[in-house]
Amino acid sequence: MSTKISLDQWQALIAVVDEGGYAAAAEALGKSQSAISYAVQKIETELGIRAFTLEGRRAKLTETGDMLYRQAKLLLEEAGRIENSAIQSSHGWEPLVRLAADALFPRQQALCALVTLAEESPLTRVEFQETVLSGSEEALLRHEADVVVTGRVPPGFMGDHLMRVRFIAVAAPGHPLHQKGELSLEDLRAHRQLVIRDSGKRRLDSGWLGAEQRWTFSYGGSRREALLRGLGFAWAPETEVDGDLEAGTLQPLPLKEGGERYGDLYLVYADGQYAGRAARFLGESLKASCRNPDTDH
Amino acid sequence: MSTKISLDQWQALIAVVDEGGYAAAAEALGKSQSAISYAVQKIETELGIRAFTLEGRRAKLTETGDMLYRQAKLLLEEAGRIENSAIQSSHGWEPLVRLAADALFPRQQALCALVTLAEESPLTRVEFQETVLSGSEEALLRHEADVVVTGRVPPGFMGDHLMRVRFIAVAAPGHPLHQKGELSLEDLRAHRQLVIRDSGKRRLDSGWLGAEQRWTFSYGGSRREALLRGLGFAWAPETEVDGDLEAGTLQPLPLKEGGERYGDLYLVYADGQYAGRAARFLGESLKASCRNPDTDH
DNA sequence: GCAATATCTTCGAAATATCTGATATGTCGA
DNA sequence: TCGACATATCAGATATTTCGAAGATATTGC
Repeated sequence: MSTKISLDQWQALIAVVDEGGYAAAAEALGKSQSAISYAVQKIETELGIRAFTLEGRRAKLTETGDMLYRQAKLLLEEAGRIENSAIQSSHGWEPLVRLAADALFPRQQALCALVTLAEESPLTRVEFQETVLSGSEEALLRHEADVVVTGRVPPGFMGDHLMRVRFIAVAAPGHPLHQKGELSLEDLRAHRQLVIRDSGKRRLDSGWLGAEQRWTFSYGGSRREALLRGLGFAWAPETEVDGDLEAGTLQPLPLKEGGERYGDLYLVYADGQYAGRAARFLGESLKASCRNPDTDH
Repeated sequence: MSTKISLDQWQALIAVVDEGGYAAAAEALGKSQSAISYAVQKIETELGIRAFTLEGRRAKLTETGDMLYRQAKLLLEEAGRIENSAIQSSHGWEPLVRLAADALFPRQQALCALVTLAEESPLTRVEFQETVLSGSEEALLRHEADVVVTGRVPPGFMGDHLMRVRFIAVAAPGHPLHQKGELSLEDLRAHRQLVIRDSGKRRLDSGWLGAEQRWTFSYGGSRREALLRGLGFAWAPETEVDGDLEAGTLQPLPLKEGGERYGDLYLVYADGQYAGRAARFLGESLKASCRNPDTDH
């Protein structure tokens, strides 16, 4: 393994890009300008490439430089994370836990677990990100969360099964599908389906067997609104619509077969066995809340 | 961002663990023993933790130390990779391209593309890894390949659609399923299904709707063998069994409905837009071979 | 077109961090 | 208790990084 370039040198390169120049970078890092110049040159000569070209009196990133910049930035973040996690591991509760939970996971339970954590460790801050489809997976891969509730466990991570979510096909009582008696899956295809848009950067179309027409909604109340107005039908998680089912404002579609679908949710720690104390505690609380979901707060 | 610890210091820690002691680490890194001691102590004081405890006259990793060790090892690898990719980017063709292709992808086409690459850049070495199910995804996430043909594109990566693979349900002519006339999917459940085992570290059961009994095979000829002997049925990619279908040693099951399934394969560059010249060339060759699959070599 | 300004480079000297070699401290086994 | 072994510590040597000032080059304003 080579590692001719030190972290400080990478940091210099990054600062030059972020601050928009050698002088500004020097300021930001609290060093002299020539130190920056020296560090960047060292990278260039060691690797035999040019990271910047002088465009007029301004330094401009080359293609290669841009590549290095992005990768080095990740490298530094990673390095910082390692140091932090080390410090945390010795101090008991970490100061921040980031939870990313798929929107399918009942909010009630997530909040309940967070409350439990707050009682145990009041000084630990919490960031709660609600995600859709691949969003939770992405949070995991980018290390943007410490505890993740996701429908898919990426390879290389350990997932604990949390719960099974039941989806039912629903539509407003006045929707034409409710006039036809027993329905087959074929009947659904002819109608407009309301689906949730992926919150990941990369938009994956959710895999539900394709209706001809589909409208997509970002997560939030908007899809429910559209359902209530009879704009289409949807496969919705049971917990999301049980209020409306009781109230009668939505009704399950009378499907002959395949009237239910299931999805599974898993609990994953981003740091695996090295998850911090608070992360672990939160994870256990989530699992507990799934074992006996009655004990609401 | 902190980064109080330099890469060299992490390297010292790693060497101590790998070589089994400060003295051995010093030897391995070509430095004096006190330099190692100094570096490790610096880590410990900067982070306020203990990485090693003296157990008798031997240094032993603490829990925290173990965590640091593993993470630091990844960090160093990452750093090395960045430097290499930089060097490569300036030298035209990179010396090595690693291709990970799902076994569903026709070998013919992969080899054909590799041959094209070899003609263009004879000095570029190739590593070809055949993967199953999540294996290709894992190769991507762990950065164990530069060009990947996978059935699933992890969030955050850009995938180019390469081809659609048709699966058909097949069994040997003598298999009981062939005696029953038209079959429903229900009929299949009662019979033994032969599936391919995931090559990823984490074993995911492939998602095919569950038969009651399933036997799993690692990739290779073994499943075909079992099929030929009438040990069960399988969903097999068309290209894998067309020889046997022509020869009559396997026959498609006469399913009333759902007699075909489809999977899609995507081309992904691990380094996105910064893929090297050879990686890009290989990717383009793969795409070309999918556009006109006739021009075999 | 010319001076003033902004920006990066270069260079020798100074500051700092790291390394070496010798020695100290502590453990294990006989 | 002694000798072999393993890490810790210390003082001086070495290497690297940094600084400040002067130099080079392009932009700006007049």
